[in-house]
Amino acid sequence: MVTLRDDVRAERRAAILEQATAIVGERGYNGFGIQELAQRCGLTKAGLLHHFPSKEQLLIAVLRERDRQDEIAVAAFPGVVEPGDGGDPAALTTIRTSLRAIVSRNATRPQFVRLYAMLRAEALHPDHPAHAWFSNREAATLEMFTQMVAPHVDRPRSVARQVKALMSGLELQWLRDGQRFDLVAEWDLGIAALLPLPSARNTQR
Amino acid sequence: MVTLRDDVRAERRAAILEQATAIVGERGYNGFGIQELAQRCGLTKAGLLHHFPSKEQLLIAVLRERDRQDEIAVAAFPGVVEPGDGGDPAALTTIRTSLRAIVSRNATRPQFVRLYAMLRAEALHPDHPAHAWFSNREAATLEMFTQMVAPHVDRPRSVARQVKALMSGLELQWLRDGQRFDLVAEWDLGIAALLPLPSARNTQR
Amino acid sequence: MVTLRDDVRAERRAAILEQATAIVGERGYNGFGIQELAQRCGLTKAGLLHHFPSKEQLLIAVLRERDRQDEIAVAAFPGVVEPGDGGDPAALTTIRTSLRAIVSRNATRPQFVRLYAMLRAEALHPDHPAHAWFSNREAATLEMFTQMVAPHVDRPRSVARQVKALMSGLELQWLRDGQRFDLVAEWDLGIAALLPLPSARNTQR
Amino acid sequence: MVTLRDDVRAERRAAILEQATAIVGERGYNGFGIQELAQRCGLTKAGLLHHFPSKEQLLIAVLRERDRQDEIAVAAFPGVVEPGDGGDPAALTTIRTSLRAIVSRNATRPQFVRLYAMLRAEALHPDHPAHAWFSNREAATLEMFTQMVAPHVDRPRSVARQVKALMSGLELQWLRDGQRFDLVAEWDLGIAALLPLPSARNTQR
DNA sequence: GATGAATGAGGATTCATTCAT
DNA sequence: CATGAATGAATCCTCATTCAT
Repeated sequence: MVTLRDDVRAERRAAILEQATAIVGERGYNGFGIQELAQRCGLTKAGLLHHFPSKEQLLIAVLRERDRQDEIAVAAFPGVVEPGDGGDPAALTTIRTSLRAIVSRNATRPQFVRLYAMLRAEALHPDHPAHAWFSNREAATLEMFTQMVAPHVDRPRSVARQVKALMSGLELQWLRDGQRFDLVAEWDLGIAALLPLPSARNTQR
Repeated sequence: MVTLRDDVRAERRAAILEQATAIVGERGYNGFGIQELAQRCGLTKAGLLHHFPSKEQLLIAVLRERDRQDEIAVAAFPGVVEPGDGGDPAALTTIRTSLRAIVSRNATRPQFVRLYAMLRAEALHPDHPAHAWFSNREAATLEMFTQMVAPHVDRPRSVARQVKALMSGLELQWLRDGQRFDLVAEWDLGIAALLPLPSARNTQR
Repeated sequence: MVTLRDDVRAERRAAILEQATAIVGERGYNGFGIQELAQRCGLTKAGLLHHFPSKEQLLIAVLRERDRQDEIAVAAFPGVVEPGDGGDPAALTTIRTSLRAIVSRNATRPQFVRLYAMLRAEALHPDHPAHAWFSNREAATLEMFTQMVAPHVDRPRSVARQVKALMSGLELQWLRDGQRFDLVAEWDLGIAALLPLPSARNTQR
Repeated sequence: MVTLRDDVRAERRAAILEQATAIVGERGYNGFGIQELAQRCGLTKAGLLHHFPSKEQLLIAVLRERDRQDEIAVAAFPGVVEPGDGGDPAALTTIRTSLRAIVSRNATRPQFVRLYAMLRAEALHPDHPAHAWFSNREAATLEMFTQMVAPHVDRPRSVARQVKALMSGLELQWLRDGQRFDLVAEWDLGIAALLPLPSARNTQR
């Protein structure tokens, strides 16, 4: 049973997480202060900490919320991102569709892209509270990409690395450019080079 | 005239900058503290600030030092990185050699790669003291790459973006993996896809 | 009329007071937090404050409960602790029996002994919420002991002080030793020296 | 070499420790705040923490200073407090002189007596930062007293306990009474009962 | 009878920086 | 060249308490 009170609570928590996402995306976990967040949410510091008992747990909640939303998105895009799971290996075009879906979705959520870009760097350090989360996540992504491209290329892990590098690298440039270029269009060009369709191999230039 | 005292002074400054590079690379500018730096250098905070009058100017000095060392490196690799500056356009193999030189050099300097990776994300924010520096630098790199590849591809700016993305993306993965894969080897594979040699175009895969 | 609801309420209050006794005994009034108490009682802070409206009143309630239980105990030990109230002065053996009863009872209630030991020190300060209570109580005890021993010794107030000192001092050592020595046995030895029976005066050694 | 600077530093530190002794004696370690201490010393919080880097280390410094001063005092009272160390066992009168010296000294230092009284109770808890210090100290005192009285009584450890109890218990009452009774006089009476001189055994009362 | 939300005050500690020496 | 002293502002977090539900 979900009462009205629960809704209010959930909304407030969601608002906090949204602002936290923005701030961490802008200043990083270290540069982010609970004071500023509270102000942006129209709360006092203590009021904020009533909902999330510490800065660190707040970050974790932000990441969990990201996980949750990603799962929803994946579920809404059925069969597409999952690698060949027993059935026929996905065709290259299907794979490209899946990757394109990820990039397209990211292109509409710059604040999340910024969060990832920031934490991907910050969380390299083992002491960072998001270190484990990012290690796992990056490894899982690499593994997923690897299995996706495995039927189609010689060195799938390397190609997966290239795909990941292209994606994160383009996103970073897109953020720096103030999102002034078409991220998806650039992605399409890049992925065409990294994962050429068989029929296209002779005509690329 | 450079006196002996100046040498000592320069050495101490160099030592400070080196440690600062390491710390900023690990924790970012925001997570980096003057106290910790002083400790690592065997100095007090005040002693440190005697050499660099503020945290911000210290970061700027770090970046300037990077510029200086990069110039030295480029100068020691004559004619290679510079794009076709009036003479014949560089051949694709020459371009690949230049890019490979950059990556190879980076592979021997993980602390600098880390510094860049961190600041590239952190300095996205306009308030960051390295924002302007990184904006300029990234723009310059993009421009350089664009001109390098211009004679050989259709959409040189896009290809330049891909090249940049691949480079920074692979470096990031390399750092996260604890430098356990061969960065240069992976680069070679990736760049072969993004900038295929004419003779290789039909035989890729 | 006492309703069932009242019983439940009383039980809950009793449980709270018990836990409060334990915490104050461990950390003192200053070190004791309403949060921790609430947790130990399976309540929220607000829930707790519903029963006792403030931290200070809670302490007072703890002390009042102590008073109440002490009265019950004294009442159950009829005529013993009370000093000569008009009738014949109590014999020394009777006095010793009374004091021994106090110590024996304490020996079974280390948490109360701990509470007293802590507050006896903390409440020395005039600002402490238990200051008045302890001042009264210690004065009353001293007076009671004084009257008890008056018929038997030269300087009854001094002997009363010695008796009190011995009692609280042994209790403190007993707590520090993790209650590993026999408090009552040690008491018996000490009181025999401070309040020797006439027949024993020549044989002590 | 002791420079003038060192003297200033030492004086400031001593002043801080003195005030800290007073505050901890009044409010206990838990009730004592670094803010209040700083104010009493005419410093800001940060200024204070420049000399003692944390509240806990400050307490430890207070205790160490106590140790140091006690050692000085003992050294200035040669041969008196030490138990019979190889030579003839100390006569009872000598022992009484030693104990009396301790009490006399304490009678002139109520702030230290208060500190001990407070911490003796507070530090019962294993988590208290002075727990170990007090455990050691109390055990050492008990041991010392035990050896002192051993040649003269049947159950030296028990008598030592009584002596300790009398001392701390009288001090506590003395503090509560606002030091309005003569601590040493009361001590003399009490110790005469606990450690009667042979010639006095028959004449006590 | 009990809760969750929220707060203002204060907790200790870290921060970058200044200044006299 | 380097230090120790000191500071004001900020850090995250805990405190006891209030209030609407």
